Amino acid sequence: MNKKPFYITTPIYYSSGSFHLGHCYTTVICDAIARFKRMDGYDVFYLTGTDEHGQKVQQRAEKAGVTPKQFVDRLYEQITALWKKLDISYDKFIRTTDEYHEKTVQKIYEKLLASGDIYKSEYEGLYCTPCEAFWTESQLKDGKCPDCGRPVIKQKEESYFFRLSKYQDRLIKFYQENPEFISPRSRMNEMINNFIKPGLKDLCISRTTFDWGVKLPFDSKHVAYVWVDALSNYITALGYLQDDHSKFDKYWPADLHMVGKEIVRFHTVIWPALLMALGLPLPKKVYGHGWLLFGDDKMSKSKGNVVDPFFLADRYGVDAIRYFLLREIPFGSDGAYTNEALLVRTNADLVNDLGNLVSRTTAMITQYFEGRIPAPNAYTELDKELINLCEATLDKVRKDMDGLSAPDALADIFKIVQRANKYIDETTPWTLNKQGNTERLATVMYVLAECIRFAATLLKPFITATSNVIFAKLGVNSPEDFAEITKFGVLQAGTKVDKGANLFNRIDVEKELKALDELAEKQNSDAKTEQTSPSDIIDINDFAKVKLCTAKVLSCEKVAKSDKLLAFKLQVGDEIRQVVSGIAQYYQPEYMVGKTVVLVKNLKPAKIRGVESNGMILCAADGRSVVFVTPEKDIGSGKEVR
RNA sequence: CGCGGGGUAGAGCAGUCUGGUAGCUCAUCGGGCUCAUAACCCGAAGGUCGUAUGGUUCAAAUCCUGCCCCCGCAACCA
Repeated sequence: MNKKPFYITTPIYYSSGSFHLGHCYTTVICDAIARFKRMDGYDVFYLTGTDEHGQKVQQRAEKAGVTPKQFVDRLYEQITALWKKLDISYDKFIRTTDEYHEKTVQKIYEKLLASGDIYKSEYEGLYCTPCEAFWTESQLKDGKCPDCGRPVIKQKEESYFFRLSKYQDRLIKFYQENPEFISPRSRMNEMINNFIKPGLKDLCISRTTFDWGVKLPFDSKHVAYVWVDALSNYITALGYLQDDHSKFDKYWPADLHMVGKEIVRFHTVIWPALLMALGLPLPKKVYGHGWLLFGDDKMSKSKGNVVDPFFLADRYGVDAIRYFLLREIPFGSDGAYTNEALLVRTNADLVNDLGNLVSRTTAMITQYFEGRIPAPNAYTELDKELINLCEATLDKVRKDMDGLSAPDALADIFKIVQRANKYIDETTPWTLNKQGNTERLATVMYVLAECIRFAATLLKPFITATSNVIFAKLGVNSPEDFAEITKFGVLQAGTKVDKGANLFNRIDVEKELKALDELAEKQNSDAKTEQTSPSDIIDINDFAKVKLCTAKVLSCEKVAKSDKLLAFKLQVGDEIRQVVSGIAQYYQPEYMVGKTVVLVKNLKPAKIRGVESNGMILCAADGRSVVFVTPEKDIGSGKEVR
């Protein structure tokens, strides 16, 4: 009844640019861990979010000609759409611009000021005036600003400091008493040798050079240092120092902060020190995973869209991506992403081993037993070998996941799949059929169906969608926990299986790689021609044919049985119109309600998925995300746009 | 001597802590099977384990030492 809590977090991702496969890597791993723990009987809280303050955001927003808030809102839409696409099961998404977070950060500053952990002093550093940025000695390039190459000057700035140095000894003691705190182990040496041993200096935790941040409650010229702001998310999200702190009471301290190796330092030095200052217990583990590297520069900006997660998920399926990220990268160290590795891995494991096993088994049950799972007869030694393997696998996988190694866990699960494929060769069901040995044939089919059930259950935290499809094929409900895979023999005889379509389709790797190359080239040349050759110019009369107007979203809901469609009821002046738009992957229906959009008014009505659509909502798209167009100020509905 | 990680079959990795027949996946070659998605199953070839023909040991990929190469980090930058 009383489930053990398990609190897991991803870093909150910095909203200064678009999100890539590396972000997906971290998030998918956490998702697999969270899902596994849920199925394994834990009360899981999985937190992710975005870090939306800071100078870089402010600069990027200016460049884009929008307010910082608009800028991060856009990225928020993008990242939540991405997580939806990748089947991420987070329990909460925190944005550092959320009001409750900002208020709590201010309370944290006040608390630290009151306890004497924050003091006012002067920060002296090398300052680049045009860039408005401080640099350290080692960051300089040839003694000049690494950004613009201009000379820097020594400058003093009034700042607030956190007494980090005070916590040095306590940190070392904590590391020694909790050797598991920094994982993998090698990162602990790195931290101690690089940062603790040379001595911790107090940390400057306020900025005056920009204002897109949390204002300090006791000095509004200053905004909070992004890292204090960002790290606090792990407790503000739970309700720390807020009216409802039940989640904080329940889930804190965190069981696992998953972070990239580049920010281990902040999570293992600054964060624990801050928590000590606040008098809070420290997280149990910070895991610094390696990076997903992009093979050669083929993969970089010039062919950016080829490694774009939206693109990959659309082209190969969500589970192929999830599986690859979880299976291929040795956890803890860096791994390389290449299209070829993804395709080869998908073919070898998902298509050939898993997909084919399900396909051949359901085909045989369909052919030999009219699609109904037969009742098994006496098990032979060979059968028992498979039964034992199935029943032993959960323990193995649990051990793998305790060590946070998804690759090992998946390898162990696939042993069932591989063993089952071999079992078919060993038992040759087609011969049993010819011989009319229905009794043995029934047992073999039953054992195979059970093996698939075990594998699909164990795979559910990793490739949820596929797992659910397998259960549908087997004619049973997808399980919510692991209770039913402790014992072999749960499937009921007579259950109707459905062979249906293949789980995964085989990819011709060579052809596909070629196609990707061509696509990338085309994209490149398209991008060029778009800018240079205005080939299809229209005159004002052509444009006048299109009647555009503003419209207010009264209601919005998903069109049944469709992935992409949203049905809108729009207020257009005095008129109410129904419009269908294919943006469900980018917007939640609730989000759209109350928004003002731009409508193509005189578009010929059409029926889409049986739903009538009278018009079209204007959106901007860049291939990876879609955003709707909206008036700069509220102007009411039904107003002409031209 | 700044710190850390890595260098094992054509590719990607495990094995190193706790020395004792060098293993996995993919690719290659040969065979089997026909239920299945040119798939599946079996077998084979392929490695001086970066280097010093260095030390310890009956025995070193594994422990110690020197050197070479690659990558990351080096505090107000996510």
